[in-house]
Order: sequence, then C-alpha cells, then structure tokens
Amino acid sequence: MTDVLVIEDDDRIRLALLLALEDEGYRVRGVATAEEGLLRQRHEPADTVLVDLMLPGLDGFECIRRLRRDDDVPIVVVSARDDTHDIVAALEAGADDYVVKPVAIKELSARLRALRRRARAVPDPVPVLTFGQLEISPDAGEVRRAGRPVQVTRTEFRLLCELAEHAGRVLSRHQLLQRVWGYDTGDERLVDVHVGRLRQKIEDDPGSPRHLVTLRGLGYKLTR
Amino acid sequence: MTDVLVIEDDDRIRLALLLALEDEGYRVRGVATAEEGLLRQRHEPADTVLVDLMLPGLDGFECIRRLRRDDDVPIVVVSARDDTHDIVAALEAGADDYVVKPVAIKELSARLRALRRRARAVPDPVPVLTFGQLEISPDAGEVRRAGRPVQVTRTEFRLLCELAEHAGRVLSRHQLLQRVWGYDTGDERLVDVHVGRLRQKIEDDPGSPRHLVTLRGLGYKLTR
DNA sequence: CGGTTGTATGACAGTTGCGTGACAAAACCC
DNA sequence: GGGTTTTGTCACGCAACTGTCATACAACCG
Repeated sequence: MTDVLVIEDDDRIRLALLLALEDEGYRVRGVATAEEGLLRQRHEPADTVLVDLMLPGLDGFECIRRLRRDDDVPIVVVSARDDTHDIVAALEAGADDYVVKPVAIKELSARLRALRRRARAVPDPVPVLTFGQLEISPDAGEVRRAGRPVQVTRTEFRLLCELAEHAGRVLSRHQLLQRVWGYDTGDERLVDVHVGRLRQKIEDDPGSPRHLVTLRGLGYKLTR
Repeated sequence: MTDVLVIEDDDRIRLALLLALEDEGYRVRGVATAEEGLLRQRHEPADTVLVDLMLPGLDGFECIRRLRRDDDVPIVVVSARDDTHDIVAALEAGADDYVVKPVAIKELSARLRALRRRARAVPDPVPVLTFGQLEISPDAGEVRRAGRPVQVTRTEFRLLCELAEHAGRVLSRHQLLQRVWGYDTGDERLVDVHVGRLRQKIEDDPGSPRHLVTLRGLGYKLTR
C-alpha cells in the first residue's frame, strides 16, 4: 500500500484527486497549504507527495525545496501552468515529475508507480509475529518453534497467518473456510483436520494446546 | 558527463534532438530503430535512453520492455501521441517518464536531470550481497561460490538478483515472472526451470538446496 | 448417569506441485 | 551464414498435500 499526500488549496480539486487516488488503491491524505503539508509530512510521512504550485502563503517551489531538505520522498507537481519555465523551475527545485491539470487519473497513477519503482529504498526487515516461543513470519513464509524452523504446508500456513492476524479473537469455522479456502460453503470439519495437523507441528503437547485453542461451539483462536 | 541514446526513426527530429541535447552538455548518440538501439545499448551503454513509440519493426513498447530486461537505465519516451492509453502503457512497460512532442529542450533537459538524480540515488549501497559462501555483485554482474566465479546467463542473473534483493522473503512465481521477465501473464513453470538451472550452478548439492529454497505452494526465496 | 452434541485423529485415495531431462526455437557471436 | 549458447515448452514421475470418512474421545445437559 502506498501513502500519498496531496497539497492543493482548491477544495474541489483536492477532493477529486483524493477520491480518484483512493479508487486506484492508494491510501490518501490531503491538506490545503504548504505549511500544513510540511508539518504533516514530517509528522506522518507519506511515500509520495503531490503538490500544486499556486498555493497561498508558502508557494509550491519553496514547498518542494523544504520537502527535499527533510527527506528523499518522491514529489510530483500537479499544476495548471504548462509554462516551460515553471516546469524547469519545479524540477530544479527537486520535484521528480510534473503533470499539467487536468490529468487523467490513470496517467497520474502510472506515473506514481513508475516513480516508486525508481525510488524504492532500502528493504525493511522481515516482520515477525510472536506468540510465546512461536514465531510466524508471513513474508518469509516461515514458522519457528523455540527458534527451530517448523515445516508447515501452504494451507496450514495460511490458516496460521489468518489466526495470527486476528490474535486473541475467536474465528468461527465458517470464517476460516471463507478466508483461508475461499469457500462460501463446505464441510466445516475440514478446518478441524487442519487445525489438528497444525497443532502436531507447533504445540509442545498437541493434546492440550497452549496457543491454538478450541472454543467449543465457537471456533478457534490463537493466543500468546 | 551524461551519455544519452536517442532512438527515433524520423531523421530530422532525431538530428534536432541530438544537436539540442549536445548543446545542453550531454554526450549523445542516435539510432533509427529499436533493434539498433538495443544492440547499441548493450555494447556501449548510455546513462539515459530517449525512445520514440512509433518505430518501424520492433515498436517502442517492446523496445522499452527489452531495455528494462537488460538493465536499470532511465528511459524517457518522447512521442507525438498524447493519448492517456499510450502514456500508461509506456510507463507500465518500464519507462520512467513520458513527454509529448514537440517539447522544449529546456524541459526535457530538466526532466533528464531529475531522473538521473533519482536513478543515481539507488545503486550506491549494494556492492556485494553475501549468502553464506555465495556472493552476488549486481553492479559488476558477477556471481561467486566459495570465491570461485560462477558463469550464469543473463536471465539467471536477473532472477538471482531479484531474489537477493528480497532476501529472506518469499517471491511467488507470478511476482518473479513479472519482475524478471516483465510478463503479466504466462506459464509459471518457466520460473521452475530457471530456478533449477540456477541451483545446478550455485548450490553445493542442487538436490537439497541451502540458499535457493522452494516453499511449496508459495514460491521461492533466497536465504543465508 | 446416559444421551447428545461437538471435537480430535488416523487412514486413505485422489490431486497437486515440483524437479528434471529432452527438445525446438530464438538470440547471439564471430 | 553457420555454429554455439541461451531460452522457453513439454511431458513424465515422484513426493507431498488435500479433503473425506470413520471412529474414538470429550464436553455438555437434563
């Protein structure tokens, strides 16, 4: 998921941009002035910034320069002005791209993707979910018990991740069938079988499970 | 000094571009077809490529895809077509920017600078990636096992780099197809074959791989 | 306490996923 | 242009996985 910050003083345009970008699958936030934008970006950094040039108070060029001073976030100018002079000045100030309003949302989205492809920063560490001595790493496709790798099958892994994602909360067999298998209907006993197999692998004593617990009549949950 | 390759079939336009860019301080070279461009770029790589979309023979989109397959060079499309559909398709194919002819040379130059600023930022911190006794240097295009150089093909190398870049994370066959081959759809077994070939070269015992691991049902990953 | 309902588990057969070698097409290199 | 390397397709076989079923066990209820 990509976070986008839109700095644009015209309420109608800003709203339209935000809605369209949200539609394209971005997580969005918008502000009306450069000052707000700088503050917001410092406080809660987005992955990409869209900025208008004609802003009240601090103008777009200065806004770009200050954003650049803080970090390396990709910046796209979205402006009504198509003057070469403006374009050059904005790019020189540190912008990565410049599009002229009105712009097709599909084009804007494609430009954002191209830019992010370029700007990909250092890879962040692989996240790990921990439940006591049980470790689950969805990205690495790995499960460990007391530090030792445990081999689980794809279905077991998905089931475990689903439970881990909602740690501490009961998930009914029906919910699990839907989320792990994509079944809308089917034999709910299937879940039992896989839970059982999973327990053999991740519990010290599969007979009296500590993490993957049964809630009679309700479903299963994963606890710490 | 920046080297720029211009792929443009119209002699007058190509010449005009080359002269203008030279005036801006770039070292330039030009070709009239995609085929020539690919060849030239492979043998004498420029730092940036400008490419037209309407080319005789291999068209611009395919040209972009093939350039991308070889390396990470910044690509700017310079086209007379301003259709959103074309713009999106070109960016999706791997272009970094898209400008519509006629374009002010000052703007083009500013866009090239912005792009190079961005492109230069990435490759610094990755001289050599190490996985146990396996060494990969993406920049030098070299792979070593226990200090000894290993000869891998271009595709194998790209596959290995992609896996190395996301070390420790599972990459699905689909993701690999997209990132290494640029295919949006296709036979995922293709990945298996190349993984197999790669294992023959980089693993001590290809039968039970230590680094290039299969995660059944999920994909492959590279581990230390 | 016996009946009832819900859960655990082992066995099994059908299916899926993966590794591999063979081969043809394409790209490459003098 | 011809020989060589690289790439992509295919088919086969093995191993692992999946879902179903039957049976045994545990919890709940009056």
